[in-house]
Amino acid sequence: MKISTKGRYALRLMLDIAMNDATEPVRLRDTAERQAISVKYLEQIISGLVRSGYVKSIRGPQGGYRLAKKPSEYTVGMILRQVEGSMVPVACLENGEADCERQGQCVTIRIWKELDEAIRGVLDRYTLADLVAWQEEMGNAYVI
Amino acid sequence: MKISTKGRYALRLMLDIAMNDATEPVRLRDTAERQAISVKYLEQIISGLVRSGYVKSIRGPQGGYRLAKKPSEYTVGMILRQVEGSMVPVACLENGEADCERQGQCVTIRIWKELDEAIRGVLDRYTLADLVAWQEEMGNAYVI
DNA sequence: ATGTTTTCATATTGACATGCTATGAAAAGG
DNA sequence: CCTTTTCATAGCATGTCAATATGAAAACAT
Repeated sequence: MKISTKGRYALRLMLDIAMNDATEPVRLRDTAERQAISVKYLEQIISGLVRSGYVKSIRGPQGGYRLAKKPSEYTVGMILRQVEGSMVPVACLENGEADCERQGQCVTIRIWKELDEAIRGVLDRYTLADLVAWQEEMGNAYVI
Repeated sequence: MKISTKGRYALRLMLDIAMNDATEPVRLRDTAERQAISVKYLEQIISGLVRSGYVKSIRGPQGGYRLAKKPSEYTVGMILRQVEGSMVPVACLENGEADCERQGQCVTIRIWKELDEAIRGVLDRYTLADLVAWQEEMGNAYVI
C-alpha cells in the first residue's frame, strides 16, 4: 500500500515545472538538480506525461518542458494515475469488476469501495495550483 | 498502491473464523476450502495473527483456531496492519518522520498526511463484526 | 556542414517483494 | 503409536521497483 517513487517524483516534477516555466521551458537537467533526482529517471517519468498531453516538450538548445494547461487543471490524482497506473486499492475494482468470481458473495469489497472513494476524495481535491501556493507560502524555499 | 493478497486473505480468514468458531475451533483445512485459498498460504498468514494474539490456536485433532476477542474488537485496519505492515501511503510518515532531509521544504507531504488520515478513517471505522453482519444479511451465501 | 544541447526510445541491471509450494517437526488426542 | 492438527523454515518462480546505460533524433548556433 505504498505510492512508488515514480508517483512521488512525478508530482515534484510537475510542481517544479509549474514553478519555473513562466519565462522559458524547464530543462530536466535543472529539475534534476533542484529536486535531487537523476535526469535519466526524470526522462522516463516525463515521457508518459508528454504522451498523455500533460506537458509539452521543446527539443534542442533552449528546449525543455512546459505545462500544457494551467496548474489548477491538474489534480494530484490525475498525475499519480498517469504515472502509477490505477490508484485503486484492489484490482477487482477495475476491469468493470468482471474478474472475480466471488463477486456477489464478497463482503470485503464494500470496504475496498469505500476506501477507494476516500482515496479519490483526497487526491482529486487538490491541484498543482494548491501545491504551488503552498510552496510559495513557505518562502519558495528550495528554488534557487 | 495495492493491498496485497496477504492482506485481503487475512481479512477473509478472520471473517471465516469469526463466523465458524462458535461451536468448535476452525480448522485451516476447512477455511481453505470455503475461501479457495491454499492451506499452506493460510498457515503462513495466520502465524502472525497468532503471534500478535489475535487468534488462539489449539493443536491436534479437533484443533484449529478461535478468535481471541469479540469480532467487534478487531478493526479492519488492525488486521491489515498486522499482516501487511504499515498502511501508510509513503514511508516518510513513519519512523518519527526523521528519514527525509527534504522535510520542511516538502509540500507534497501535506497531501500524504491527509491521504493517510482518509485511509485510516475508513479502515478503522469498520470491524469484523460489521463484516459478519453483512455476510449474514447476504444469506450467509458461501458458508456451507 | 558541424557541433552542441536538448528530448526521445529502449534495454539492462540488481535488489527486493509477491505469492505461493515443500519439507518436516512438534503437539495433542484416540 | 497413529493420525490430525498446528508450527517453523526454506525454497522458488515471477514480477516490480528504482534506477542506469546506450544511443538516436531533433533543433539551434556558428
